[in-house]
Amino acid sequence: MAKRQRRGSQRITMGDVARLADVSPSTVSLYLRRPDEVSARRAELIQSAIDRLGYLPNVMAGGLASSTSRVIGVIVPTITNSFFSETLETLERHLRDAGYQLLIGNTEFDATREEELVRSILSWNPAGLVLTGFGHSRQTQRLLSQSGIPVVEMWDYGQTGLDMVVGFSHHDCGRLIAEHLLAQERLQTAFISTRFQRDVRARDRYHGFRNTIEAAGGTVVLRELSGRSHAEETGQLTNELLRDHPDTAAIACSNDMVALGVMFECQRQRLEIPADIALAGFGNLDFTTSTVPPLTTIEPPRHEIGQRTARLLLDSLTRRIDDDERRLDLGVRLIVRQSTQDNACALRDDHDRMP
Amino acid sequence: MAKRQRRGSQRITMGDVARLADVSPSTVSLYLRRPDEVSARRAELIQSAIDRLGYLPNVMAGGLASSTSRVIGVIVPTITNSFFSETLETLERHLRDAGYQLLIGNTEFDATREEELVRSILSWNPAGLVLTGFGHSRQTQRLLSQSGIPVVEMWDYGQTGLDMVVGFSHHDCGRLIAEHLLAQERLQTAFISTRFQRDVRARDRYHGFRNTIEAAGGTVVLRELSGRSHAEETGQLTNELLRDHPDTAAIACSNDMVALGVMFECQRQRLEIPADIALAGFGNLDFTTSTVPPLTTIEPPRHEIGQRTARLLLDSLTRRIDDDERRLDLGVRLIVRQSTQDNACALRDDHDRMP
DNA sequence: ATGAAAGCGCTAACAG
DNA sequence: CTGTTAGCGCTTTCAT
Repeated sequence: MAKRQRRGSQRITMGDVARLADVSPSTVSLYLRRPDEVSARRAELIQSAIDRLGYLPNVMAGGLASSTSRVIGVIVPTITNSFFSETLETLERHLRDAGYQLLIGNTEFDATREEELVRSILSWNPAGLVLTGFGHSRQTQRLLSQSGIPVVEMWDYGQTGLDMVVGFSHHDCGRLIAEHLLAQERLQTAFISTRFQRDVRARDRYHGFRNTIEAAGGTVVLRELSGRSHAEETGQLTNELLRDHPDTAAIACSNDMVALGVMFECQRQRLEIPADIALAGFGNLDFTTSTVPPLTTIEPPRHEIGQRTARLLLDSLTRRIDDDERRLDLGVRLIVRQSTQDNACALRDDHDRMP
Repeated sequence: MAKRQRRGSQRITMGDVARLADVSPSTVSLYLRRPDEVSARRAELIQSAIDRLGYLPNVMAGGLASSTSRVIGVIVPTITNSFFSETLETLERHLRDAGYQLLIGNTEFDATREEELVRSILSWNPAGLVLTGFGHSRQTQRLLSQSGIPVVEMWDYGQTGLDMVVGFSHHDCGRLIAEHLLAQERLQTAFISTRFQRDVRARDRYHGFRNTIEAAGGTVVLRELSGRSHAEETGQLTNELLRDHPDTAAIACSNDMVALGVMFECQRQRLEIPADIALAGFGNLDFTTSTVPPLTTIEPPRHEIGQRTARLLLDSLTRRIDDDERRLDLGVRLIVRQSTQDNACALRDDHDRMP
């Protein structure tokens, strides 16, 4: 019987701890999982052995033996976007507190890539999975339903989900902005969007916006940025837009970064906001309070999404979730600032919570 | 012998695949790891069995058996910061291509939290670990050296690392900005910083800046933002600064977001940039090209850090790394735009690569 | 409260 | 190239 080749620094195992504490390995295991079912004397012995040896449990072995890993997969389009990264951070904090480790994947807005990610995450035997939005491949849906683990789709609301849904309606976001602009009789509008082809949610906001404006007899000119929010392109597009449609009374943007670019371009062109043109964004990013003028925008519940997703997932691991708990519309706030309304100072904290 | 309780959807194992393909489990295992060492006929049989059953390998079992997981831990202060999240994305792409899964943790700039993370990541038996910067607890250092796995400290350069280092000198960043301002005889300066207490790297940039300015006989007023880049506070601090030090000829900021806030405050106060005051940031965020005026800043090699870290880590998994490869200074570029120099248009692409 | 024993699903010698 | 055989380090009955 050839001895298996050992690698450099021999790892300390539970058996080593057991030997030093003079108990059986299973007692150590019990101590680690349910400390109060072990006598105080042995508990102390075991703990000091652990400390002396610097023992770290082997998650792989534990996961294999129990066939339940304390892992939760999370798939977002990109972590490079503060919306998702803030949700991730909150989600992580809540799940970590419950002893779960996050496995994060980014799809780059690609359903095929998402499918790969789902596969590779399922290989980890996760306790649950969090996806962004509803756009999954057939195969992904099958994988997920076969796996039998709880799944939350977050950051959107409206369609029938696979299992559980925590988000808000992007269509409503567009509608809210539109209604606000219409209230000021701004009928000739434009919508400038990033990643229009790939980002369904940006597209939904646009549709909500357009439908509302057009229903009131207004017009909407769409302009799409080719890549990610590339600042220079934003300026150029704005420039062309204003040249081709000089009567534009308001510009809505798919997010605040785009709006920032538009704002600077207006400044270059000596256009007064909101006197000459109104401007609105999406996201309520930190800087929007301090632009000149402050930017009207929509606050998505990024942290609440993380928190509620964590809670729902954890709940579903311990009890049955009723059908009416499975879908959560967190709503959004319209934050009116001076970029759309000259006397908006007093209204800075005004908001509109969705039903 | 009581049968173990089986959970709901019985998982498909390698044994199931083997049975269906009428081969032994180890042949399946071999096929999965080194397909060309299996005969074409069986390979086909196995693959079709895998497809029919929808088999997904169990990473935990594989990792336990081989005692080498294809996991790499990455610890950053926060994923909510585009610097780190962009590095993460690049790092992830490169490591994923090599078959590794990232385990991401965020310290919230807290060394104690970092230690916890290192522990919990080591429990996964990772193939390697990536940390941000040099500020680790003694205990963290011990854990790491005991573990014997390759470690890269990224996003900083200068101190002696634990194992490998990929980054750049933040002190140099401050120096570069300072030298640029001094060249225009701006001697009365200020530095506005976020998270000054927690973020060593922001502090290093400040020190590099101050040392250089003072060595040339100038002055530096420091202002610290209490929390994260909170836009309103930035405006207020700037306001106070300009009131208390009306002779300030230049403001350097710990990052571009802070500079943006300062820029808007200057605009409110009708101060001309750069005529009345020069302004510089750090990060070369997308929007800096399109502000009015465009912002002078420093481009940190965020993607290169990810790419080189990945490569170094992968290399160190397959071969011995020489001492002179263990430390990589990627340098930074100073990007001069009009916020510090009126005729900067032509110089837009000028840069200064560090030695 | 504790320990013995039997796996979890896979990999890695080794023999054929 | 393929199959046999031992584990990897832990959890989980079950008996004591």
